[in-house]
Amino acid sequence: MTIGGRGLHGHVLDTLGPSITAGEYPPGSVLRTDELAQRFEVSRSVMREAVRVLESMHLVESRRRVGVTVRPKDEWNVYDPQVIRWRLAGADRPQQLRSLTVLRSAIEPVAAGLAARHATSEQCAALTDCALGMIATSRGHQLEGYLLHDVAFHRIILTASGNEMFARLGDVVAEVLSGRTHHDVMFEDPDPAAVTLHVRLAEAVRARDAGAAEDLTREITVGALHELDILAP
Amino acid sequence: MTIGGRGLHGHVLDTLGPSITAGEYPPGSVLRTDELAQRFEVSRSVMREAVRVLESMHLVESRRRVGVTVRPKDEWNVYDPQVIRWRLAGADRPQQLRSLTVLRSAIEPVAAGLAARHATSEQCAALTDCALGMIATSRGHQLEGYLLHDVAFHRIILTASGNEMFARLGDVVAEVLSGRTHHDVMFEDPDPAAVTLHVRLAEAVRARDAGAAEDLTREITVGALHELDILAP
DNA sequence: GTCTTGAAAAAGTCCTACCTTATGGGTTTC
DNA sequence: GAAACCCATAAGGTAGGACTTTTTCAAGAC
Repeated sequence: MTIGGRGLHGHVLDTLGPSITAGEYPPGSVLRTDELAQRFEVSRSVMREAVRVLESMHLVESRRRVGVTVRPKDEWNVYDPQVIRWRLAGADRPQQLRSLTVLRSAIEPVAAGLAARHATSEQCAALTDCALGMIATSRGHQLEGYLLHDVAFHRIILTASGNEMFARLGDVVAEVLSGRTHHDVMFEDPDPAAVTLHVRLAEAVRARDAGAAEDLTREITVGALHELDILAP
Repeated sequence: MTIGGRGLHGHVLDTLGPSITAGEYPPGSVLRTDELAQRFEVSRSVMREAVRVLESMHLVESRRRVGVTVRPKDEWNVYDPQVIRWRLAGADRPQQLRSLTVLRSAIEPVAAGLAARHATSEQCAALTDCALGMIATSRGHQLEGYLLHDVAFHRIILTASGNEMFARLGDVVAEVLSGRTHHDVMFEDPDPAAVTLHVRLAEAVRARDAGAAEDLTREITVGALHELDILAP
């Protein structure tokens, strides 16, 4: 996932970031840069760079005479891909997965509706390819291949929406889907109903039927909500 | 908005960040830390901190022997509040406003539906207060007061949804609404229809009518889309 | 007893100086 | 023409000292 090794300060972040997002340091905890520098065996300058990054993520606040204090969770930049990855990798994973899935259920239907209006013919073709790939890999424990096409499918929808902010959620969706296959239980072949929905969605987009695209995507995301027992009665 | 003065590196960011998000340096442009340090009259250490932050926002990439290269726009962390503010303050403002408004139109209806299920009685009361405040300030050029209640109203909806990621969009919505009042043209009193929708939405949430809350919010956001001539036929 | 004042301590902030390391690109070699 | 080799370059990292802000707390004033 993360390259991780973009400099020494990156290494520090890879350890310190997850610790904070995992709630290892309760809000208000105070860290001192020199102490951290010693602990991670880096110079103060490197430590300061790491703190600056954490600060820009609103995970911590650095104040004179006080130190580096950990901020309460509701002030974090929860849309930062790095923060999302850290949370998905740690104890906070279940909640992060739930909130992301709810986010998907809000975004993706609208994105699909827009995609039906704005998708290029190349994007329509690619979408169909992915759907066909999903069919081909939906049986016989080809989970990896299925995941690949599933991720690509949703990425195309988000990109084709023409909204830059939707497009940037592609990585997040990829992370969620891949987590479902790898991290969580998914022994059996994917639900045939889900495959069908994707195929019909590809058709709807190609047919420029925004309403159908939106509804079909809503069905897909409702399925995802149910997988996590998030009730939507 | 931004405090801006959290250290020298913050000052550098306040200048350099907007320059980049405004597209002043085309993607692939190369900057050198030493040169930047001279230009901003700061030490290399401070400059490196600033670069680290820009790097964590995926605005630039720093590589040895090459320099600090500006990344293409579609790799930026467009959900970073800082980046959003920079873009709203610069030449990119129109597009940023459009994509944010589309984002709102996806998120807020779902958030309102959830709020109708999860809002506490305090939140319901606060919502009603805001709606009443909006009525009271909807006539006689009390735009500032109206804005205050409007922002508070949407913040409560997003928070009451119970989804941390929705909640964190409160600042963004505030920025958009305040921009509409201040930056853009808004001479006249707000649309009475909008006020009515907010009042009915507060009632729907209080009545735990998720469907109505979602529909009403959809009407509100459709209005916002129309203000920006974003067609949704 | 409460309030003001001011000194001291703590921790971040910034700077300077110097050294290390990776790497892109040019040059040589086969 | 491809592969090996060099080297100038710009970032990466270290060390430490001087400065600033903010908190704390104690002494003195009212």
